[in-house]
Amino acid sequence: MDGNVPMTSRGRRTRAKIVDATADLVFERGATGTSLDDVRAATGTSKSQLFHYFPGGKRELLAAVAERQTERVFDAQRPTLEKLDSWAALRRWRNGVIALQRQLHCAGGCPIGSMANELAEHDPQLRSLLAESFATWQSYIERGLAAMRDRGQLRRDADPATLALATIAALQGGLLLTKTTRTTRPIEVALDAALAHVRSFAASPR
Amino acid sequence: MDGNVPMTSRGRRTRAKIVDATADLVFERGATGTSLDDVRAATGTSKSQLFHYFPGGKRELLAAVAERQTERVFDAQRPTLEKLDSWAALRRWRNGVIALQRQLHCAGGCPIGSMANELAEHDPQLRSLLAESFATWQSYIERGLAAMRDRGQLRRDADPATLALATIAALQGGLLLTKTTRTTRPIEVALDAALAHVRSFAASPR
DNA sequence: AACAGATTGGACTGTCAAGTCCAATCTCGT
DNA sequence: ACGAGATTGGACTTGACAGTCCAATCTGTT
Repeated sequence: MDGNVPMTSRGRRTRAKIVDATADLVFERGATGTSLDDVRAATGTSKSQLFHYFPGGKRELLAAVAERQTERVFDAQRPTLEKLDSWAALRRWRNGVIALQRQLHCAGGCPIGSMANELAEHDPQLRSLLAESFATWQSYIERGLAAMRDRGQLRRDADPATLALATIAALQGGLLLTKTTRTTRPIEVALDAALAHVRSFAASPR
Repeated sequence: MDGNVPMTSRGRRTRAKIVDATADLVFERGATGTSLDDVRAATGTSKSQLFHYFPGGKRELLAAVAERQTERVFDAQRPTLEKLDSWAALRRWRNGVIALQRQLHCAGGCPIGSMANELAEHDPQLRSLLAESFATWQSYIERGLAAMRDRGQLRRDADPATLALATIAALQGGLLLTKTTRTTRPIEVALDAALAHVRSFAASPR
């Protein structure tokens, strides 16, 4: 699955450059919309380099991109995502997502969701890789909600895993509609509904 | 935008055959994953026919497919969708969606959502066409919820349009996750959460 | 029947993309 | 410094795809 691991620091730089640039291109134009020549042009590399580091060709490169894209999303949100354990934090998270969409002019949607939608049907390996990403994401949210429950902010019968899954679904659907309508309203409404649902499990009425 | 309108019944049959078969192919393999030669093979038609009925080439064919796909979704759900105005009807709708996913082995997701995700970024016309589809869909649900409110089943401060939008977002996100994980759980959880949110606006507690 | 226009078959072109190959150059350990 | 192996440049092959073109056939009308 993993291709040629670069042996020298120069090789590592090149490989990383390729993956990063491809991730950008895939976010902008989609996976099938980006050719290896596009990648070549964007990175100033040659065909042989692409196949040297990714002997499996485009499939393998896309797998690396999926992992990188996941890493990026989590890196960007880590401070938020790791402390998603209070009502204020949830609201901040909601606002952050919406602000980002506004900044992107509602384009692009979720990098992970888009790749999943595009590739799930025709590449089983990528599909399960992306399913894994979603699971990780869910577990971040779940952890925060579990902390809130342990702290007595959520009722004991609230199920953090289920609530987290519902929240991610709302997020993904909201992003898809926002991307399609070029309006922030869907993501706002979707997240508000999801958070209201979570709040309906609050220990004390809010 | 509309291509050559067929003049004879033979022409209409051919054009319809092309659109229907393409819709199937696009659902299975995605829009960029279906070539005009695939369409040719599936329909037993020739290149000249494709361009005779769709002078704009693939773009125009895809636009026709998007409209057809929307029509299909609504046709299949019309009886349900037009009477989505009671708690029982909402539950039946939920169960129907889930049963369909199970039957499809969790593959494919929503035909409209998938096309939107794939094409929104690189074809503005298609994007707004699909946004229109979502809006129509939303209005069906909205109408049912408004009826429930008028009938006194929903509180007066419940906003049918917003609730409908949140529901569609949950549906789309749930379908995406179901398609990615190959499990019905995401769509179940997403729809349950959406309906619980709607129920939280019930006039009398349920 | 005969004509006009609709419809059809399928060969052909040009472009682009994936993937192969090999020779040249660089890097690192010794 | 120097050799082995890593890295790189870029030409080349092969195939797929969108789109063009024109001659042949069919259909509805008079």
